[in-house]
Amino acid sequence: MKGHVSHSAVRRLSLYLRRLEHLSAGHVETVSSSRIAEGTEATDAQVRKDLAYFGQFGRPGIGYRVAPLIRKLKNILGTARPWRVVVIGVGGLGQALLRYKAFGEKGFDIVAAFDTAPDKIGQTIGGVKVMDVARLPEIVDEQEVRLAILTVPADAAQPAADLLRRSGVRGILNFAPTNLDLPENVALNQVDLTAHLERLSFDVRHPGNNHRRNGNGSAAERKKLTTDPKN
Amino acid sequence: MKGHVSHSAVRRLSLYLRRLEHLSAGHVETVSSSRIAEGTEATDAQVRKDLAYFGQFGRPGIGYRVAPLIRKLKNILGTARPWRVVVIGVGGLGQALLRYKAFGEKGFDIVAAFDTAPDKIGQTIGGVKVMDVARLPEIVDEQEVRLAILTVPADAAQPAADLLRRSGVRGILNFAPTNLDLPENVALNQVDLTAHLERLSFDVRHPGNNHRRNGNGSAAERKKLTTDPKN
DNA sequence: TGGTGTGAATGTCTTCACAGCA
DNA sequence: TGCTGTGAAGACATTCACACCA
Repeated sequence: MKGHVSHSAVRRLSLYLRRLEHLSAGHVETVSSSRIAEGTEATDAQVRKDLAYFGQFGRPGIGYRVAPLIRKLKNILGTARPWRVVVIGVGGLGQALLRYKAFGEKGFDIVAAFDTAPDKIGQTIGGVKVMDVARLPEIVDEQEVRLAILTVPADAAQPAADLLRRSGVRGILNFAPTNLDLPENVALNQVDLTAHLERLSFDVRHPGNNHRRNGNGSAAERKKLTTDPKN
Repeated sequence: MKGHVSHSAVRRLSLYLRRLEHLSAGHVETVSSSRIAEGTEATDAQVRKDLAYFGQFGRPGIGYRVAPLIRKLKNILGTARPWRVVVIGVGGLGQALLRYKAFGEKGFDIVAAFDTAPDKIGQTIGGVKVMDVARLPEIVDEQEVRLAILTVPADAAQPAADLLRRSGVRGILNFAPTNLDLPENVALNQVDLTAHLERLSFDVRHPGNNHRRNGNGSAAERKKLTTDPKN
């Protein structure tokens, strides 16, 4: 790994991993870059570039061995060993995420949830205990929690983030529609659901602006995408 | 509007809008580009470029008038008039989104939800009726629904998407971790929660790779961000 | 022949810097 | 003086095309 990985390159790695796991389930042993690219927004060249950036995983004339590449991608993404994760804010969204099975399978174990509402504290949702937020530092410390999912209302987000940082959490996935102010040593990833809907709205209203690479297997798809007559 | 709007530029417009609404609530009448940029990942120049792309909204020496700019941004994003939206799949995530208040405030009215499970059909969640998915075409047609939120399991996503398209839906926000195959005239926006966690994991493991622009108001923040010694 | 890894070319986005208006 | 709008420069990302390996 040399210089610097682009933001979107990392997202593509996740997609490659998902694709490879799918292929692996179909007992495929070896794949080419173009086979990985299928069902992904990427091109074959891009797959090769992204992978080659982290090492030489492929063999010319053969392709990539699926199982080792899956392991390598997990190492790169940091999910080869499971993370312990907490959820702060057990409203609708928080509860949904507590029940969301896919996290565990992908290497993210939710070990506890926190809220301030007395009627929520003490409940068990999706197999996870809801505790008073006062106990957060203790739990984070004891269980070596390093990631947090923040699903509190917007005005509670910054204080919650501060508490998480002080407790030793190293990364926060924030669903509150607020910009958090955090030191550089705490990673932050923002998920703004209304912004996603707004983008969808925009795309529906501006059809010429579509960038979608096609998702199915058909090889030769080279339609013109840059459109929009001026004015 | 001339050529083409970048993917991330649209996301920034959402952030500007959020920021402007925040300022508007504080009875601010006029703002400069750098004031909009505060609490955003953007620079002042980028704010100006993004806005100027859609027209001349600002006045030199003065700045932008908040209220008209909010209206203009809503027009651009397409949320000046509310959209009617349906939710397909009333599992944990679907239920959470049905209860999520912010959608309505942002111009997205959820008018119905659909599922196949008999025990869910007939319920009312967050004020929204859950119906049999068989009634989807009828409801979409009657209520002129144009957007859909897809929160079904991965293997049910493609059939559901096909049904939505046939029913006349023009945009789909997909939470299932699958690539959907849709014609170009249906907009698609993918939200992959595990991919977001994977990126967070990556960022925690590769601290030098951080791109975050800072979120607070302090003006002079020009730290070195491009790091990583080679090899 | 089939496929990787990679420099070079191209394309896209962001930042700079400044003319010009209030 | 304060601030926008914008060409030009620069940084960054993607695609091309081909040497080379199995």
